[in-house]
This record gives sequence, structure tokens and C-alpha cells, in this order.
Amino acid sequence: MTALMWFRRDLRVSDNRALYQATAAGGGVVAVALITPLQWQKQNESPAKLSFWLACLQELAGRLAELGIKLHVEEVPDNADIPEFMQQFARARKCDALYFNREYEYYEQQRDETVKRVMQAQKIRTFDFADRLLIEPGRLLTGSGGYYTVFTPFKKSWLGLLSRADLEPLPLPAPVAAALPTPELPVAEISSRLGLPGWPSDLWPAGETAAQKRLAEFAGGALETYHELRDLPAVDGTSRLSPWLACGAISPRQCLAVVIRDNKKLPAAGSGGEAWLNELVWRDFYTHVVVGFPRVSRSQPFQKKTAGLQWRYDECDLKAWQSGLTGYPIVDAAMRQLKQTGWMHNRLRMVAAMFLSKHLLIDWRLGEKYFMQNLLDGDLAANNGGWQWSASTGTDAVPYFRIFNPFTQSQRFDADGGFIRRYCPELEPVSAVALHDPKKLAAEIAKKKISYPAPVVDHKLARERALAAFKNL
DNA sequence: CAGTGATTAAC
DNA sequence: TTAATCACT
Repeated sequence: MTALMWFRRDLRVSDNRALYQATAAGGGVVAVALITPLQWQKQNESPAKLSFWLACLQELAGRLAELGIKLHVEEVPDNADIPEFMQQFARARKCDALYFNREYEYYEQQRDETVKRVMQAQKIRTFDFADRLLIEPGRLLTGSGGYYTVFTPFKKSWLGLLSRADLEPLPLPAPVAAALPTPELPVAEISSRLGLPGWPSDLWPAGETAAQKRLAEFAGGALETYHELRDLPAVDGTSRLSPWLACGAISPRQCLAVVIRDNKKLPAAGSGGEAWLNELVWRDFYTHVVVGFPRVSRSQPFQKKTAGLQWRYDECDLKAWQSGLTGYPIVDAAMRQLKQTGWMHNRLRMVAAMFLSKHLLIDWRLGEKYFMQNLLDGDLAANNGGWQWSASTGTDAVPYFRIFNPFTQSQRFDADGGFIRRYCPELEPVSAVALHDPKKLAAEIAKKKISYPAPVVDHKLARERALAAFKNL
């Protein structure tokens, strides 16, 4: 009796529900992870993220070996080829059961349904588990039985289920066989063949051990002031756990355990813990939205009436935004942070996304795609949810038209300009007041002969143009 | 009269 | 969340 454990976005040994059950079944366990270059390309997976994932796989292989489980890394061009591959792989290794953790996006659900059907036709049983979120899609519905579309009532209902939900991290699985030697995965070979950048990075060392270390660091440090410092991009005030969460090197239950300790007691109102818990709930929320409204993962707006919006398709403005040359310091610093590090501070994701979709009136889907192609933590649900929120095509419930003033945002969240200057070094000689004031900025740039672009668009005009475009719907 | 703080409308 | 407006210094 051998169980086949299929790793996807759950690259860890600890608190992995499918792996735990596979090891508890009483037989041997074989593990597999798939390299799917064509599928990755279709889904705009970023090279940095794939490189990070491969490095995580290398660590995972070592930890599995300690449990007597061999991890096979196999290449299959795209999702359509997976069912046939899995079936042959399982038969070749005499596996009689397939274990995996559920994924919720449209294409992933289709893939998994087909795999289940094909395996069951071969008399191979399949077991799939709720692992990726704190509370599974479908378990939280409105009074009329639909999916929530507004965060606040979703959260209320989420908290209501908290005491009944099974959210304790699992103990480490017991070894199923004698420890194996740590396998050498062809990571470097795959990486160079796919043209991926190298790893490691100091900010995001790969693997679940590093993820646990970062969580402990955050829990004992920035968590306490999270509510006060999380919006300041110059400060290391966030958890920075997103790359590990995205590939499952850490589980949301392990994160939750840091804020909900004894008897599932909620963190105090107004505390850092409460603010961070909110972000974990947002993560659930956007994945629930993707399941409840599958059109959002198929390039459709959540708000159907915005489907006809006349976006500008201005290649030049799009390029300026992508390369951090819009003439709006906070936007440019944000976009350069993304390009240079594969990560962007959450506050700035909102600022940058709103600038593209409102100021430049460029289709949010182009921004969504660019983020996916560059982010280390790219996650369809969170990225799509964030973009649609920024573009006002999503679930945002405010009664007014949301459009950030980039200068007001930088004044509030980067008052001394420390973050802007870090990523836009040419603005080093510019005074802090000028960084948040277009007129003074233009004057200082002229006077000090600094090479920095003039704003691609005037804020007031852009604002009016966006308002008019949405009014026309 | 320029600058600032409080209030409110936007849907 | 922003910006316009009004009261006030």
C-alpha cells in the first residue's frame, strides 16, 4: 500500500493536511511535484517566483527524505497533460491512493477534477484536503446562500465560525520509513533551461525553516506595532511572509496561531494582532470571491457594469508606469521596488494600481498581468482582488469613487521621503516638501538640473477624466 | 488674504 | 478617500 502525495502550493512538511493524512494511512509514501513551463507561461508566473519555488522544493526534498519519503520532480508541459502523467506515474510506482490539498482557482479546479476522474477510473482512490485557507470557500455564505461580496459582513461571519473551526496546526508527521539520503534535485538544470534568475535572496531565503524563522521574528517584533507601522513603506513593519504563504512554505494556521493563542481568544481591539488578523481574513475573502464568482479569474470584472469601460491603451504611458518613470515619485519608487526586489509594500500596491487604472485610465488587467509577471508572492485571488478594488471594478463597497492622490499618499506614508529616495536616488537632493508637491517638485528639478521626468499626466485632469469615464457607464 | 481646521458630499 | 467649501486666525 503506497500513497502518492502531490505537492502544489503547499511546499512544507509541517501542518500539511494532505501529507499528514498520507503518512497516517499506514503504508509507504511517494511524493511528486510538477514542473509545468507552458502552464506557468499561460498564468504569467514570474521568473523570480519560480526560482524561489524551486529552491523551496530543494529544501522540501530534504525534509521529506528525513521522513523516508522521496520527492520526485517531474516535467509536464501544461495542465492538460497532467491527468495522463499522474495516472502513469501512480501505476509505475504501485500507488493506490492520491493525496493533495485543494486549490480554488478556475483552471486549478478543472485540472483537479479531471485528475480525480482519471485516477478513480484506474481504481486509484483520491483524497483532497482543505489546507490553503483558514476557512474553506463554501463554508461561509450569506443568509440567502450566496458568497459574500463585502468584506465587513464576511469578516463578521468568519469570526462567528472561528470557535468551531479546526485551526490548530498539526503535529509533525511521523516517518513512514527509514530516512533516505537527501536527493539532489535538478534545480540548477531546470532553472537555467527556463532562464530563471538565481536564488538565494537575503530577504526571502527559501523553504519552510526560513519561513518559520521569519514568522517568529515578526511575532516577537513588528507584530505589536503592525497597526501603526504597516502602512509606512520605509519601515520593515509588515510580516513580509507573502512569498512563503503563496507557495505554502508556511500555513495560514501557523500564522494565525501567533495572534490567537489560548482558547481561540481574539487579539485585543486596536492591537497589532487584530490588524494582522484582518489581513489573514482578506486572504480568505478574495479566494472565496474567486470561487463564488469564477468570472473574475477569467479576465472579467466583478462589477459587470464596468465591462464596457473605455480604457486607454497607451503603450507609452504603460511603459512609463512599468519602468517607474511617471514623474510621480511615490509611484515610481513603488514600481522600481517591484522590479528590483520582486515585492512591493502593500500600501504602494494600492497606490501604483490606482495610478495605472485611474490616472492613466489603462485597463487594470494589464497591471494585474504585470504584477503577476514580477511578484515573488503573486497569487491570483489576492492580486486580482487588489487590482479590481483599485480599479473600482471589484468588491469595494464604498459609496464614493475611490481615487488616491499620490502626493497626499506619499505625504501621509513617506513624509520624510526616505522610501522614495531609496528607490529613486536621483531625487536625493530634492526636499521632502517638494516630493509631495508637484509645483515645488518641478521647480527643484529645474533648479538642481535633476534628470527626472515631468508628470505623465496632471493629477486634476486625470482625476476628472477617470470620473467622466466611470460616469459614462 | 494666505493658511488651516472642521464639515460634508460624492453614490 | 478626496476635494470643495466655509469658518476662522
